Amino acid sequence: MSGDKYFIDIMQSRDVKPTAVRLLVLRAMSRGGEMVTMGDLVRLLRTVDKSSISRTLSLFMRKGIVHAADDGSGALKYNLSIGVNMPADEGSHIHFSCERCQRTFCLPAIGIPQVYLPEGFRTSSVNFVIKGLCPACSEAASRQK
Amino acid sequence: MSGDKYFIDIMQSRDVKPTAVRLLVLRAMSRGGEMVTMGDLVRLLRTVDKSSISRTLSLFMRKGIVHAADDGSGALKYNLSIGVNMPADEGSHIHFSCERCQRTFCLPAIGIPQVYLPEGFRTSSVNFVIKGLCPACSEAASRQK
DNA sequence: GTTTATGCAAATTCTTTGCAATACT
DNA sequence: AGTATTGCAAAGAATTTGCATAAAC
Repeated sequence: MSGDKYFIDIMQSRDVKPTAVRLLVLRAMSRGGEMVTMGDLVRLLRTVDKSSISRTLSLFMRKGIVHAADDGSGALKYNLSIGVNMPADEGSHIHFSCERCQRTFCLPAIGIPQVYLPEGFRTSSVNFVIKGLCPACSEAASRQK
Repeated sequence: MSGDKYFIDIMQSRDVKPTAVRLLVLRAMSRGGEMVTMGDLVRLLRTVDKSSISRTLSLFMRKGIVHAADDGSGALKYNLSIGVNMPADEGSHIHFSCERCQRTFCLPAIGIPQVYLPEGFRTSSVNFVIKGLCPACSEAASRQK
């Protein structure tokens, strides 16, 4: 469910040529619900130039292979839109950003509640990020007090 | 309800000294629901240096006088947290970002729906931005077709 | 007269782009 | 060969910081 073959299939099914760099990026992004910045990927993939990573992420975004969430940290955070951690429908979901450990997670189990906008507004996408303490940090913080 | 005296009162009630620059920033931000970037403020206030604007916004954020929303444009967008356009409770609200005219609005009438996070998560704040077409652009787009 | 705020210039951070070199088909 | 991909270096955009001057109390 997360081998190279799986990633290659994903790319091919979306008209993306499965190059070595692209496979490395997909592998590096397979960290469950935890999102990564472009900077993280540059650090994780020391053999790959940041411009290639930038272009790869941009391509993956266009093709719906990854999505991004802005958690206010200054760097966009990315995650796979498909695979183990994402429901098949790829529906939009909430992101949670921990203010203590700075990690941001996809919470795919929680859909984005329907919102009724005033007359005339048309929705195309939604960015919903909740900030606070993740379970581990919440635990650690209460122990510390 | 939006004169200088009003702004001075707001600052004083939050332990912020009402300087000339700060008053200029508050005045420039009084544009209803429409949010502004730091760059907008630099353009609007040609006599004030961007570093002063940056420090003023940072202070206003700490004191709860303004809030920011990240609409993915690359620049944070700010608006007053109090006053004509904000309900008295300053509750968090939804932001709407128009992909055509690039404007971002506060929609204070629409509260953020309650979300039930998995066990262990603790919420401290929420960033909810909906992207799409605002009424004017939605109108214009359908006319154009 | 000491503290606080401001302006200027430079630095920082994150991301993108031009272009030449390389790899693929 | 011709197209697409990658790396390198440089540019770009948004914001912040150090430090000296100027204003406020």
